Amino acid sequence: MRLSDTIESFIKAMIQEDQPEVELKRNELAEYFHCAPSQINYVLATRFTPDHGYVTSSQRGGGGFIRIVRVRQSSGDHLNYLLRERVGDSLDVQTAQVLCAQLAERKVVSPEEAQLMAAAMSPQALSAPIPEAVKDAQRAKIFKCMLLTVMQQKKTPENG
Amino acid sequence: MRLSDTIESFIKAMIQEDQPEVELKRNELAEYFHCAPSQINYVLATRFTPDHGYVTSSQRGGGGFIRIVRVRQSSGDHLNYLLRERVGDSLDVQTAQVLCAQLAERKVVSPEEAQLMAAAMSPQALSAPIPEAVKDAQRAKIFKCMLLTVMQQKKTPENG
DNA sequence: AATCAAATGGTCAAAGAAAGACAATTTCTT
DNA sequence: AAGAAATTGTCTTTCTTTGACCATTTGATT
Repeated sequence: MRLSDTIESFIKAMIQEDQPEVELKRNELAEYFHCAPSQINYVLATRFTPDHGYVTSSQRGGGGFIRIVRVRQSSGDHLNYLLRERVGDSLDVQTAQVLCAQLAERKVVSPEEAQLMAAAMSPQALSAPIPEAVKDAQRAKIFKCMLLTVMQQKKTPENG
Repeated sequence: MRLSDTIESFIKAMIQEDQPEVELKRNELAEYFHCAPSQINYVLATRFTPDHGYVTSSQRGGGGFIRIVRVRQSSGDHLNYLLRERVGDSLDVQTAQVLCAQLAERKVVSPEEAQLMAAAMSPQALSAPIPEAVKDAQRAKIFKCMLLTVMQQKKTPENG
């Protein structure tokens, strides 16, 4: 397992135990894991973004810190956020995967559904002749259609 | 510790135990370490080169393998090789460091001497105004002078 | 207050590591 | 002899890690 993964797990473990919020010292953490302080920033930037369900903030200077908060939202709110704000007219593969995983993580959809969604936007699904920019636009459309469907399913469970 | 380091240790352990020679299956090793097969090539390319005291060979196709042999040489032969063949008119920092480490590893010089030599060719020793190409040329000259000195010391131990 | 040093975290670019796609060989079947 | 299967090799791209340098905040000294 890579160091970044280890640090990620470590931070997530901290969050699970207590509140959905932790504060940490960048230098301390870096020293603990015998790595460069900027490594911590890297982990935050790649695994604790809003897309991953976290918001971070920090303070420099003496007594400085980094705060990580896990964001909670109702399924509906989350879907709305994605549809109205997050997904625009373009969506790259990586982000699409993260967003799908997040939908499952937040139990907005089942793991199977999340995988289906990811598959629909995979490189294979949008292959060959179209240029990259067009693919991203296409992906955004597909995702929004699926999000809309999920929203409707929530309103209309099979039992009527 | 990084995967590459782990694989390096693993291979070296194999060599230590038995003969100064091992044969391995690239795919098996890769599977064992849960990595891409090309990762094995990377480890070989960065840690099992002649500069590191190893020679590798391989065979493709069914029953293919990768063979790694640790090279043994007398101090004199090694010095001669470096002086006459290995070091040409140019030597970059990284290679210089590897070569010095190897001299200590093979007990041609003491660890302290190896460090001295490395220091003489360090980025700090050859700093600022000269362009990179010139530095490398300079480094080659310095190294060869030191190698020559080591050779003479071997011939003329302090006891006369 | 004003200044300056110390303590933090942030950014960016370069080096190192890992994965993946595709090519080259070699052996084995038929 | 031909083609499939089994291996390793190369090259490109992406992900990690480090390091040098910057920005901000606190606190001590004047």
